[in-house]
Amino acid sequence: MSHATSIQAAMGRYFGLAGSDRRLLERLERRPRRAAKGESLWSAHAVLGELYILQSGWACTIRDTCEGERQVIELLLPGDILGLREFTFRRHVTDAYMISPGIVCPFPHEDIVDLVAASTPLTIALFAAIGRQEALLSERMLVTLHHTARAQIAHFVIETFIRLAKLQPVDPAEMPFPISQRLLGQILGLSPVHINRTLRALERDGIMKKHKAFIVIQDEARLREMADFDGEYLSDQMDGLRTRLAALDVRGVTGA
Amino acid sequence: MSHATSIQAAMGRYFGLAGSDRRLLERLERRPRRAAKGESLWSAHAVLGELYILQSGWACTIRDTCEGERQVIELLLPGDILGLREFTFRRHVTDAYMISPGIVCPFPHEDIVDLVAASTPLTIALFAAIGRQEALLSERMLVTLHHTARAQIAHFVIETFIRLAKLQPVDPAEMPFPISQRLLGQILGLSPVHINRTLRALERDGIMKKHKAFIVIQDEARLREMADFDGEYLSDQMDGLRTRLAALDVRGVTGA
DNA sequence: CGTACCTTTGACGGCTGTCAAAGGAAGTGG
DNA sequence: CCACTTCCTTTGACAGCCGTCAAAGGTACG
Repeated sequence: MSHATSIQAAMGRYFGLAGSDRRLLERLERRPRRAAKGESLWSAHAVLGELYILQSGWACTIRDTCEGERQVIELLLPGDILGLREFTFRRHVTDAYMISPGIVCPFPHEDIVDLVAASTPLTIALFAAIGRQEALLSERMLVTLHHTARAQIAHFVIETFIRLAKLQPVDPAEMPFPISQRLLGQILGLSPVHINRTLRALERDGIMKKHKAFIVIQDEARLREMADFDGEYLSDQMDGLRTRLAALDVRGVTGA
Repeated sequence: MSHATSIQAAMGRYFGLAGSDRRLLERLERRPRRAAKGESLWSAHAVLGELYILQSGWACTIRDTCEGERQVIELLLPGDILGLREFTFRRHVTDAYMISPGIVCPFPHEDIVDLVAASTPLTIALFAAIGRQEALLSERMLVTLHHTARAQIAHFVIETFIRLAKLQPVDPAEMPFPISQRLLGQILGLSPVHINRTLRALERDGIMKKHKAFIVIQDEARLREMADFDGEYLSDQMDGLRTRLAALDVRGVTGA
């Protein structure tokens, strides 16, 4: 959890960023601050104010039903922008809070507009980031609705492993995973009781074991197999648009 | 189904568009063509080529599991852009096809880049459109994972009613709904058998009745109640950003 | 050292899936 | 215009995954 990722590194995943673009992103990170575990970053129905760049720690956005059930919508890892998906809304649709302690950089949500006005490549990178988050959501939907709890857990663990591995070296025998069984249930839409039973079964079968804040993956092959895992939706490749972006650059449309 | 909506009207939902922006959008609609019911617009894993503006008819994007189950990810109505969510991907993540016959306007996906370079307000409108589609997806996830089939159907019908009502006058006693029971199952993640049973029950209780291509809503109040429906996520309001956009305009950053 | 949260396990019930079969409705081709 | 095919709708029987309720032990933190 001590690993920190800047927004530059995260946005640079899709294609190289110009120096001017880097400076624009740096401005969003001017006010880093610590955020405690469980700290709320915003609440549903609140008028939009600041969004946050997550530099370290894990966070999530959630929705509650009126019967008191809670569903995690997205899991944010270091380098992600918290609230990007709803910056065009007047009021927040979700709640957001820190899963583990970390560092966040708040910035006014309207600053995204300036960023869009200032740099086309950066804007495309924002679209890419939103698109990836949305792909995660689609995939989760597919899995939660059509696979058993065992497959869902397997899928989520592999997906998270791959996302993490893009940020830092990760050992399958000790993968960071600061997620309680209750929270895992809220991510997958399962009861904590059933999560527990399924985790015990996975452990008995020698496939994986969850500890307090990390997971030991013992049999990655079987884990992938039972998750029916195809990671194409996690790809950062973006060849097609790079050509068009380069063309803009030549015409001097984007910032120098 | 004969009702057509231009992309201009759809994008203009969020705030007024300048004449220059309207012209940019018009260029995307230069090549309207008929699309048959069931026609495929793209397939998963295919390299991205053209995206489509949906002018009339209903369409959807789907994902298949390797066990042959099919999940609808998003339902597109006239005025929506098909593929906007994945224009930054190298390959398609979903399949897309027409639910009912309609008119689509294909355009190269790279043109979005030019559009972003040309107009900040238009780009913000694109973010707004993506954000709304994503809110639909989050809400669907919440409902499918935490409510019974009866509530899920009620929720989807009301949501679709509200979306339609933004495009054309809709009579609750004869709401267009060209969706088979099988497809409804693929939208909600339920088996067609169970969809059928639940629809019959809703009909017996005098709440709503689905016909071939339309729905009769008999008791909207009870339908809303059992759906636990809160439509805030469907709001098009965007006050906060309009101020910032106006500021850009004064400084002459956006096109005249 | 106590309080709060997390984990674990058992018993029981129910919503929903699967399998199977039959009756419509719609479109196709002769 | 009629046979044929195909897809959609409908219903019954049965099974199973998972939720709820309840209770106890463990662990962290103040």
